[in-house]
Amino acid sequence: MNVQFTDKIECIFKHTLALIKENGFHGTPMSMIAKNSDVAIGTIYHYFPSKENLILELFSYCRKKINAFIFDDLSEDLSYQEQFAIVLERFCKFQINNTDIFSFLEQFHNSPFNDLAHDRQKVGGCDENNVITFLLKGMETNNLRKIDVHVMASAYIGAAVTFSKSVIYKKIKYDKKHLDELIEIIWNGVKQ
Amino acid sequence: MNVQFTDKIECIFKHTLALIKENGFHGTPMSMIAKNSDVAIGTIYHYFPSKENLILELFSYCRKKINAFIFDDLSEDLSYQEQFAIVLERFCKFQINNTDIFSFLEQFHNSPFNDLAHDRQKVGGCDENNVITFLLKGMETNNLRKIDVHVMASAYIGAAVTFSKSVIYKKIKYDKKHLDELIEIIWNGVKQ
DNA sequence: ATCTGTAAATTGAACGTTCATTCGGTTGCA
DNA sequence: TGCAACCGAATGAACGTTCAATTTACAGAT
Repeated sequence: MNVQFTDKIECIFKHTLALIKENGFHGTPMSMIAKNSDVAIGTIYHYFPSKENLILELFSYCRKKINAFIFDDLSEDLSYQEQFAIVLERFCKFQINNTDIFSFLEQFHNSPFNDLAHDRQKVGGCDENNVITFLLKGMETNNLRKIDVHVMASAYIGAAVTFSKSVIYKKIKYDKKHLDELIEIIWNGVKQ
Repeated sequence: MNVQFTDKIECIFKHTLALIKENGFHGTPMSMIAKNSDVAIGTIYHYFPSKENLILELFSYCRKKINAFIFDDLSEDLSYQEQFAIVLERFCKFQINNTDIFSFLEQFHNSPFNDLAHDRQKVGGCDENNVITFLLKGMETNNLRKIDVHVMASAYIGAAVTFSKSVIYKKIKYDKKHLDELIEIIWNGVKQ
């Protein structure tokens, strides 16, 4: 269950995400995951020793996805301010286009499961280290004010998470104008 | 189960919050709530028709608490900027000093229960209307920039929620310096 | 003060359902 | 021939909910 996920396992992951978004952890029995994924219960237990383990592996899977989406191919040629905007935009875009993953991660963070995933720190579902490193780089290059980096990360990621939720719950329309407004608020707050 | 909560019901609420913070919704059986609250299971069912109803009433109870804490006695004599800072500070202070309520509200918002509480809108656990009204007042009095109020609310509340979590998870020490940094980031971002 | 009737509060054993997990058997492939 | 993938009925524990029985609270009558 490590490096490569087979199609079957990805299928189980996909359906588990959809079910958990709809019914929550406790409202999603293994039998239902099996039925929706078109496999037998025994097959799931062939790959995962328990439901808890399935959830933990799924968490790891989601985390890799979001981190890759946000930080892969982040062009170093762009100005820091442009990168700052792109990271925020990608964060929101990912959450809004992958509501089942977003919902799962939010549920996970606020559940006792979270204590079991002590391998890495995290903010708003994505690796804390990546964000912190990115913000520290901005401070070193005199693009960002030199304040506590965790405080800055709270404002940066917290705003993006809540913005995404507002879009998902239809309180905000997801368009360039609103996104630019959000980015401007945060950028004005943290720029050097 | 409407206006006034008896001591017994508050006792049940308190222990339910503590258990849910520790074990989550599904990890908290009614039998455990009864035992910790020193009442029989039947007594709980005398006051609440079901576990779901207990959760919903508890949610309403928590919401009243946090809203009263944040918006009661908010002096109109102070400048808008000072009120802006106080609301943010009270929000964080409440969450940090009531981690069981905070944890419960976060779990609630990201669970299927949330769909059942359609009575009012909410952001980060507190009534959305109060926050929106407060921010709109700031725009009318030319203290805040005139941008989409929901986008601004995302930045305002989202930053506070994530900041509080960072404090609770010991990534940030809760002191005046860090709080002032957070307030300054947001204020710089939204001030006129 | 004492008694009495009644409704509300409280109790917890028992019930029925749901669900995670097991395991003995089958299939497919190297 | 052997091993991994796959199957799903059976198991047993956990849990939400019920309800008949008991206690408490108290208003009105004596």
